[in-house]
Amino acid sequence: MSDDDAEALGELLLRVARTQRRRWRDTLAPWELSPHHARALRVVVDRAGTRLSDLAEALHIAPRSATEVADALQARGLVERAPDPTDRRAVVLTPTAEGRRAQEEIAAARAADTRDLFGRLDAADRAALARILHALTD
Amino acid sequence: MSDDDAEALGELLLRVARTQRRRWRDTLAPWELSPHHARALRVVVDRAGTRLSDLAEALHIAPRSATEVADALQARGLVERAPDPTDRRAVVLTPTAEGRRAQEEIAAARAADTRDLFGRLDAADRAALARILHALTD
DNA sequence: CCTCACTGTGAGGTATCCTCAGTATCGGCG
DNA sequence: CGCCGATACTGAGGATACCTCACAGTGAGG
Repeated sequence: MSDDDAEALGELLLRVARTQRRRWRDTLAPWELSPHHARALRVVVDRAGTRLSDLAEALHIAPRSATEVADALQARGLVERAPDPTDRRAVVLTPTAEGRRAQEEIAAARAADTRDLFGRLDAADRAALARILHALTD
Repeated sequence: MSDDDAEALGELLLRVARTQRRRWRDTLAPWELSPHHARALRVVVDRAGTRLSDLAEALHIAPRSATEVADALQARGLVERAPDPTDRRAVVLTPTAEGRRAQEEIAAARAADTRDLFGRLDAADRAALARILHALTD
């Protein structure tokens, strides 16, 4: 294998990933959410009663930053803060009805978009892609 | 194709791309350059005499932001500013000897890393991956 | 030579992250 | 029980990396 081959593959992979992220941002546009906030909303909806510290861990950010993410989602009326009944130091996040609805719509939109993108490939190529990418994960 | 299949493929692709970017950052660590600054250095070395406006275009950032990138590279002694002899409004960037050396070393390190990553695949898989990814580019 | 376009940069704003310090609370141990 | 180190969140303030807007200097066509 030449270095050029590897370089081309690397650039191609990053390019497709960039395309995918751009499409994801475009998909999110109607809700005016950043990918990060959308991910946070998903975490909160998936396991209601998430602590701020759990959110920080799930998003791989510092606890202090989870406070800000929660502030943003709360300001948009998507989640609510409530004291944790089992630990008065802690704050738990629960999705509002609107937050839950937004999360459902977003998930559906994303599934449709992803399906649209990968639908260009036939079943054999999809299987090959999955196998090859799997070999590249650390 | 089920939505689940597409979703899994999408996540897998993003995951491998994330791995690649992490490796790239790690590769750059000895030079204490961010990926963005490394890319800027590469632009300046590749075509010496780059204007700030050219740099902005190459990096897809606003002209004002190119000023800051140039400031950073200049502060590290990797590039120099000089007035454009053909247009007194413009400023051209030229790499210093150190900048040129850094760029060469970085390119070699990156090539080695990319080769290492994709070397896990045999020639047939590399060809298949290239073909499939190409089909996914917009 | 006058005007309009273009180049780079200062001023100042936004979005996300961070660390550090402080307050309230928890939980174990003497 | 009462103390004390750990834990949960947040205010204060800083770094980074973008941005827009305004402006001074310069270029170039009518």
